[in-house]
Amino acid sequence: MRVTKRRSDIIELLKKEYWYAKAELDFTNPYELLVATILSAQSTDIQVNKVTKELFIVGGTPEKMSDMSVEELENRIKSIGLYKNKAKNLLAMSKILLDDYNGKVPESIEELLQLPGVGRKTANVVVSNAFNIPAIAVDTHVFRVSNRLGLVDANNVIDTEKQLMQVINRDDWSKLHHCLIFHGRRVCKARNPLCSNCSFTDKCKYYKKLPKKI
DNA sequence: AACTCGGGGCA
DNA sequence: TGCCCAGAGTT
Repeated sequence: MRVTKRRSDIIELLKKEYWYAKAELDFTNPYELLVATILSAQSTDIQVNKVTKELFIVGGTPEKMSDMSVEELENRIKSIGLYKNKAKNLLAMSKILLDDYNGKVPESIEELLQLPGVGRKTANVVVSNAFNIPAIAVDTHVFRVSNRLGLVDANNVIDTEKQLMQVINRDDWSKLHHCLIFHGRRVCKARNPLCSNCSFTDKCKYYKKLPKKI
């Protein structure tokens, strides 16, 4: 796909506006990154960071994780919510890593997707950050913002992924991912977006479609 | 496609 | 108090 000037303008402005953008979860060890990403689902990042770092004191490897009872793990991650599903999945996943992958994290999206609790977003986060495999993690913010702005025109996550990979230079994938998330959280919110505070309205497809306020 | 999991942060 | 949240699994 040819990158239009309008799109490249938006990309440059995103990078400028959110020059400080980076992941809140800064785990580089593949297993820790995998666990942290699973824990972060639908939860507040600051709390997840705290809980995850404490968890890794006792569970930073699949072996150590498997030493914990489901009750202990639940209690350790309780404060981030959705804890029963996450605890169950983390223990099941760690067992699979030990049984089938020699305690290592598999390095392909397809294998990661087979693990319990690992979906498209988590798999892409892990391979792109830990294994340098080209992938863009499309979460709710990335999906919503990139479609609203008109960086892509997609009605599902996979198409959004593919189109973003065409539109954005690979060197910028990680950076832009975080820019889109920051913009989505602070300005381009799912409900009641703060368009009056937004720097992109003159280029935004979504804004152009909004009914004019009197 | 809709529903469920969920405690904590914040207005 | 009510609303919201860097997803994934189940029905």
